[in-house]
Amino acid sequence: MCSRTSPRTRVGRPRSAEADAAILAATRDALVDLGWSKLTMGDVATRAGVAKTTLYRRWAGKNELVVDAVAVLFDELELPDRGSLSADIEGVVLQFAALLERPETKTALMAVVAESTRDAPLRERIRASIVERQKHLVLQGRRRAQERGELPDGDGGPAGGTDDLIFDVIAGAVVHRALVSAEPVDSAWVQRFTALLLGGLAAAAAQD
Amino acid sequence: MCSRTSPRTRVGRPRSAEADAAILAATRDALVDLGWSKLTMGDVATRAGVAKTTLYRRWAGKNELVVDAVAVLFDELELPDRGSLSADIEGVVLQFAALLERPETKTALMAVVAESTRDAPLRERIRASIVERQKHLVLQGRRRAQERGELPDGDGGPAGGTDDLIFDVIAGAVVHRALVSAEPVDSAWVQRFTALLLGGLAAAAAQD
Amino acid sequence: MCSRTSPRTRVGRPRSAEADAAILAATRDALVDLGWSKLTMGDVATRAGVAKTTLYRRWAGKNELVVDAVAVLFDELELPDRGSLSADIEGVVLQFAALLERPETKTALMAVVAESTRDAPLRERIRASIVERQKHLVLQGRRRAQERGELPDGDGGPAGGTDDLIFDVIAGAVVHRALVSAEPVDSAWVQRFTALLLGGLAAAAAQD
Amino acid sequence: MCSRTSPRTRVGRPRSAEADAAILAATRDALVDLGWSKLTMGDVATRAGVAKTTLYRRWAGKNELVVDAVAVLFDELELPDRGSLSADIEGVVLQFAALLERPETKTALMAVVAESTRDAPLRERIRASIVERQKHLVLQGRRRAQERGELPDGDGGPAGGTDDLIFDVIAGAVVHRALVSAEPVDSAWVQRFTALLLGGLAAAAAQD
DNA sequence: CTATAAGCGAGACGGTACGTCGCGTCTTAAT
DNA sequence: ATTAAGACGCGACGTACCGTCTCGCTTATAG
Repeated sequence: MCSRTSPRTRVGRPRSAEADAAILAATRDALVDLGWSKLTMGDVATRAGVAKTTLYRRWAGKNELVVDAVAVLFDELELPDRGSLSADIEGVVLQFAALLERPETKTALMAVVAESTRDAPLRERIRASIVERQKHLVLQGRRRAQERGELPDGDGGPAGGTDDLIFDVIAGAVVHRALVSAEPVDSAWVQRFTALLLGGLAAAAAQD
Repeated sequence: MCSRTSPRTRVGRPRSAEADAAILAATRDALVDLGWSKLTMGDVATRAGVAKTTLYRRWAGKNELVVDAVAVLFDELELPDRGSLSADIEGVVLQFAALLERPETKTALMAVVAESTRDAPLRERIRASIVERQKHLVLQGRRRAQERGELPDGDGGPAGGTDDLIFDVIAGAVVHRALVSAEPVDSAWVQRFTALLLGGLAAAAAQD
Repeated sequence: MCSRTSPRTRVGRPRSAEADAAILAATRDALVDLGWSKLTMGDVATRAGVAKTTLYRRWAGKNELVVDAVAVLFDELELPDRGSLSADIEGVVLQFAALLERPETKTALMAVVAESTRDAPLRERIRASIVERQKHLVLQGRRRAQERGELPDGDGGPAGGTDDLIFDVIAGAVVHRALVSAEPVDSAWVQRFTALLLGGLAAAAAQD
Repeated sequence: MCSRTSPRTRVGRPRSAEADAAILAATRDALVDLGWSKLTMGDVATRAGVAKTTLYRRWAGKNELVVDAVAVLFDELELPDRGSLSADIEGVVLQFAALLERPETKTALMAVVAESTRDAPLRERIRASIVERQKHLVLQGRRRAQERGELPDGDGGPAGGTDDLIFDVIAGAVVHRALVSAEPVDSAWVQRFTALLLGGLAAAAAQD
């Protein structure tokens, strides 16, 4: 009697790992060249040197494919340690803004979020592979500031609500500035935004 | 020789005004039933009891049609006078959140913004018919607060930049909360958000 | 009150008659070049300078299209008047054989009949547009022979059964010789076949 | 150094003989259930409990497979000895008709013949495994009739042509009746057909 | 009162992309 | 070497929308 760790011995030809990478890269290329709405599955397949069926064997459709293709870009984001909370925030916001300015992100991000309003599994996929990654930065920043003594202990509210609030404010403001107002997220704007945010946080802390 | 003061007296059968209204209403219905991505021009035409050619005579495509159909909903937004800046902000944010929760808005708004990242005329159309309408509320709120003495005179910064900042923060945070985080924008959240914002504004004013 | 002959006033753009002709001609071309099994709807559409949808708007599929494309070739068949029943039969059989030797007919005819064994509407379509056309020649030939006194009056059997029998024998033998045995239907074979057939008919007439 | 009389002693795992039988049976089942055009190699493999590669190792494609699957059915045909040529013919024609009425034969026979018009190897395969088997019955019947004195000696014509003619007439007429005219090949029809044929043969013999 | 012009519903048209299916080949591990 | 399993590149399928184009008809203004 043998013990099997995997549910069943894998049988048949395994899926090509190269194909996965080629497809995701081709998807990002196509986003740059064509934008979300003109991107087609057939074109991505051609660019990746792969058959259309291979795409559909791995992803349910354009939405899922694009989420995965864009998600890896968010791995680049990390919280720099610049010595103060305000400098840390400014650093990460500029990174986030740079990401949003990239043509593949700019055209894809709002589109998949728009689709996700009517597609719960897609919404969950976005949350898991993109939103959580960003939210983690907020937690990390708050903890580091608490270690420095810049912020009082605790998460600042019931049910971790302040972290969520901060996250929506930061991500929302930057996205709105970049994509809706279509104005540059430069360091001048980021400094004024950070000052506003930290001022608000300090006032809220004082009030308690 | 004829004198024509108007660009030209239109000759031929005039366009039906009823058709316009019916088409926009049908578009909103279709958005509710189908969502942005499944909405088709042919279906809108059928719902409106109109030929497809009639749609294309008036709008260049789906994007433009949907922007117009959704824009009128933003007429409902107005700044209530509740006696204090914080109460005014809470009121208008709740209105805005209610609008975002409507299925036609929820599915359409981010989608057309996403499209607009690669379509300058569309971006301008959205700015003129939706964004400006919202931004006006910020100006109005700031002036009213200044009349009350809650805020110092001036627009609070160089090149009117603070109004823009405030606008991106408010609109961005609410949209992000509602559509990305997919959490309810209820009055508890709005109060905490408003407190944060006003705290930040006060700190910024004190700093100058 | 007006009387309308057509069920309803035709409304909308009428179907292009040129397209019909171009499609049927393209289908015959494709049969010659590719044969039945390699013929594709897309290729026919391209050859005809027409969209694939235009094909599907008029025909349910490849089978129906090919039947119509081939059927017109059977219009060429006619019973020559060569003065005697045997000469008439030899003439029409040679015509039929020549038709079966044409590449478009050779590859298509058995294929659609094979399909028709599991598709009653297709079988009816073939019967109406091809089989009846051929059967008519048998009737015509029998009547002409009766006028000449070469055959006794009557159709030679109950329920017109002899006409049917003769038809199956002639058409079946020629098709089998040409397509299954794949031997030439030349005038030597036709003379021997006709002699056999007329001998059999005479014997049958004598027996009654 | 080894001596090898056979082409080569096969090395490695030998092919499964059971698989061959299972595949041919599965092919006939699939023909009954789906018909020629909807039969697929993958489905046959599944029905046979066999991998697709096993099919392709033995047959070049669908055509060859189906010919082999149907060919064995023709082994059932044999010339009964009913004491007279006419009775023998009637017997064998009824057998042949019964075979053509079977769903697997009905849907497959004309289809592979149609394919064979553009595929010489396939045509040869059909000739060898199906057509010759039938033609043999004609020879056998003619010889038996000659032994009985019902027919004069010789094959009745130059280059054995009469056997071929008789074969095309019998097989062609029955196939046409069954598949094109789609009328039953019952004993009444067979008697009239046989009378016609034998009358023709007698006339031809008298003429010489 | 007629001519001209534009709007309109209907629906056919040339296209493009879709997502699926079957083909025949290949790569695994197991026999 | 053969087998079952199943991924792969390929090509055709039949459908859905796109945005444009005829049609016959209606509804205006201009002469």
